Amino acid sequence: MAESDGDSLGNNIADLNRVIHEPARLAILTVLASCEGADFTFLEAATGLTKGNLSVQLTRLDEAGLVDIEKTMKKNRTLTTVRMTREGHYQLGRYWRQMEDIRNAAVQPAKGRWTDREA
Amino acid sequence: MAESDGDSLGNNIADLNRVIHEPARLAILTVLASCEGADFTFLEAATGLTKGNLSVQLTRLDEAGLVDIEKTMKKNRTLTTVRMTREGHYQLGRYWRQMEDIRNAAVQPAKGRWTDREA
DNA sequence: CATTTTGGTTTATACTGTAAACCAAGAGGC
DNA sequence: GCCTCTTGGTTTACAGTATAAACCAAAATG
Repeated sequence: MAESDGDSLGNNIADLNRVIHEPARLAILTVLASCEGADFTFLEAATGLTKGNLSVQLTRLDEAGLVDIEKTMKKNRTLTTVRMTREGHYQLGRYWRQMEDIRNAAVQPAKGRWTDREA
Repeated sequence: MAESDGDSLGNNIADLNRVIHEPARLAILTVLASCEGADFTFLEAATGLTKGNLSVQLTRLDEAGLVDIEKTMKKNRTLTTVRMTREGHYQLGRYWRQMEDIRNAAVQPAKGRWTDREA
């Protein structure tokens, strides 16, 4: 069942985590969700994002606490390794559950013309 | 099965219909998907959007060919009735299928640390 | 006839996604 | 040594966009 309170659809959709919802970031999280950790170059190839875009989105995900970014020095060269936080995993799960709810809301064949006015 | 070609994730995500993906519009389409037609006032209540926002998004959906907007005169007052087009239904279905693909891409337990560099 | 409500549309603002430009540091080539 | 190319990124400028506030016309209401 949905919830007992008011307009379920409006609430569900307003609650969607926009940080996750954005396709570029969703791509990053999607690859991150299935591996322990990935480095910048791998993410670049896996998501198809440009370096610039990837860089910005990673900082955004970091600020949101969804990923951890670790910068080590490999031969005087920065190696950026990213992995999802526990919170990240949780929020991603929540996101998909919300999306499923929204999708299901559309399937109910209430049919007929909905209006507030009298016919 | 996914597809035979290149980076499935990147492609899938780049192809996402942004007009549909935007939560405000997704809300509208979601209520529209389950009823024959809805008028402005009903949509306003069902989605929780402000009149202004709703108005703009409806025109956007109309321009994208996803909905049809019909303005009739009811006692010298405009009555805006919206219904999904066939294309709208098709695109919404496609959207959800793509989202499911993305979601599934995250579940595969490839595990381990992904990198392009040697250990 | 003044005011409020209804059913909207226009438009200003603030945000934000994206790529292009940039930068530093190795790695060859000669 | 010194030039050029590649690698691994970050900064920042720009265009696009979501959103609500302001507005408007018409009908209802007192």
